[in-house]
Amino acid sequence: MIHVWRILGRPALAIRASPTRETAVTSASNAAPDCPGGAPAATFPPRCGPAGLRRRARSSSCWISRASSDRRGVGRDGREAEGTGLLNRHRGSTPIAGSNPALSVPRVRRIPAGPRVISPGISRASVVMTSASPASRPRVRFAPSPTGFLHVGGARTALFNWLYAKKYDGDFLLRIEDTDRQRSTEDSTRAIFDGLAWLGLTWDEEVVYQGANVAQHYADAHRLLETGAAYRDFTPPSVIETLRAEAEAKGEGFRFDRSLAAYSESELAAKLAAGEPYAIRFRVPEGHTEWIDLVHGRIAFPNKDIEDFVILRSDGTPVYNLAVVSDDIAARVTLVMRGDDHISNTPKQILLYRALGAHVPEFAHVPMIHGTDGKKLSKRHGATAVGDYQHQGMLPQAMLNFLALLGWSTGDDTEVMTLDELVARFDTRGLHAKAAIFDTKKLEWMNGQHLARLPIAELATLMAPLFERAGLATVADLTARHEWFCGVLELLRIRARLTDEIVAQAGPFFTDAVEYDADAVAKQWRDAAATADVLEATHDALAALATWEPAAMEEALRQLAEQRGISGGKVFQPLRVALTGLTVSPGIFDVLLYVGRERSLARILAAVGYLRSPA
RNA sequence: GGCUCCAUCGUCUAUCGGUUAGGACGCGACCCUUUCAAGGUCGAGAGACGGGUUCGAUUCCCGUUGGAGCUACCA
Repeated sequence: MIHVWRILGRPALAIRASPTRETAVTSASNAAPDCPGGAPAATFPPRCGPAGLRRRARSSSCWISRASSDRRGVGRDGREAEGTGLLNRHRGSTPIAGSNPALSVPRVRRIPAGPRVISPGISRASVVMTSASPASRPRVRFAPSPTGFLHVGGARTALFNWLYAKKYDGDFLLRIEDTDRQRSTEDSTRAIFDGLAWLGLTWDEEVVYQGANVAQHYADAHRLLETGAAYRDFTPPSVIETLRAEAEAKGEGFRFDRSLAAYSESELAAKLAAGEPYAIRFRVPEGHTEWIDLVHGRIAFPNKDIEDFVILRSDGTPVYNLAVVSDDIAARVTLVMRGDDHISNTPKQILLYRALGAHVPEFAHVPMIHGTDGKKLSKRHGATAVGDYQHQGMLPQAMLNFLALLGWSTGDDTEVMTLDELVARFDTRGLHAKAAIFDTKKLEWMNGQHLARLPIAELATLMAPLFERAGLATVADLTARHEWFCGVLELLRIRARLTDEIVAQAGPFFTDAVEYDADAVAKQWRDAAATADVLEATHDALAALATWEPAAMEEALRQLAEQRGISGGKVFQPLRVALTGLTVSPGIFDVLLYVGRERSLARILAAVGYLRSPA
């Protein structure tokens, strides 16, 4: 068994926080020579990511775009009430309203009216009653494997879990499933932390690294071996591969045949004595396995379709399904909310919970996010990492809002919501079963909405570093001119969907030398001499103003246009080019105001000079 | 292939069996207007198909079709 620990020797990212379990290592010979999770490597924040990135302190300002009628729950419940006896039992176990809301809320979404007959011949139907959770405080977790960046689908799963925890005053845990040594990287782990931190999805308790719990997984596997729930399989993987290939060649599905591992007492003793390596397989019982999914209602699998799966490899390392169950038991998770690509793992895991004598948590399988072609979202579809959107100028709250609405809805027409609103409105009954397509257009619209509604001071805090990075100003400078900066932001944010666009459009307010866009000149300054005259007159009119105020400016310039018998546009547009070099900008009087009197007048004069200079 | 999940405008969605099937994004038109946005008004745009159950199905049931996921000593 020495090789069991070899893999644990790698530099541990480990910050082990999961409560130690009382389960003893099966036998002395199995005991670990040293503690696998021992070496702390404080490379990563032990909890919650960079403190500076924490948010969530804001008061709950609610942005509701339409009247928010009360949720549709009542009616839905009525329909659900017509379910099966199974459902009624489920409902019957729901605590009376007024007790812990976390227990009274999760409820079955949709239940087929008649019981689905799964295996008519088998009577031993074991049903998982999901809502009988004894947990006084819900505990949910997000358990990504660090094999890439934080994917938007993962971020949404994390969000739903986080929302659930916040809503019902529970705990949101983070577990890094790093037992795949080949693919797990520290960079990926960091990317997950960074992504969650950016989104503000802070977690409770310390991060658990699955790799640090291997000893427990190992012990659990052996415990199952002792109780007879699992058995040793000495079949070499290569043999299985061959068998599988043969079956597939014949167009059949391969299923491990238990008789392959039926050894006589003496055979077993001999193999053990010879030190032959073996995997541990779970002995899937007869019957069928089902649960009431918070999203899908009842889901059932005939056990005959589940093969005796490996829970511990022949090198002593745990396989996913065991590791997850073992860890979720240790973390006392009450609700497992994850992507619906895990639906087919669930029966195996339920079987494991039972065999381990543990309480089975509730399950909620949220739909996947697809690309525009209807396939699982991947690199082919462009940006799929939350970091990509962060760098495109997306606001975290917009990202969160958008993600929340992919696969969940409030039940009314509410769309734009703050994080606090999201928490207040979140309900597992609003979760959908259908996969959603990631629509970046709507994401951008959503970002524009948040950009427009964010308290201006918050936006200023957020934007200042971006201006500094663009070389437009320093944060200190912007802080010193806070009022002015906020005014500029007010002008720009309404015409931007991305923070990057704000920066891109801010040039005229920060630079001293305006560059004239060729198209703008060609279009608005066609007649150089006449334009120069108008601009000169404009300059004089503005310079004569007693106060530098938009109303006065407008009055003066409209008067000028009237005197000259031209439209206002014929004055404003050339002026816009003189001030910004561009054909589009915020309202011209706002530009004048925020560029400032001196700079504005100077720019107009410069334009006159430019137009009159012999090109 | 097997198992499982899913199915309302192009997209995200509302609908307690009775609605002119509502809203949002996107698209088009118009209004506002000094440009661009934002905003406002209007418009085009959906119940996959076939059977049941019912006085009445988008809604409940079954099937078909289509799509997706899983099918490892990956996670």
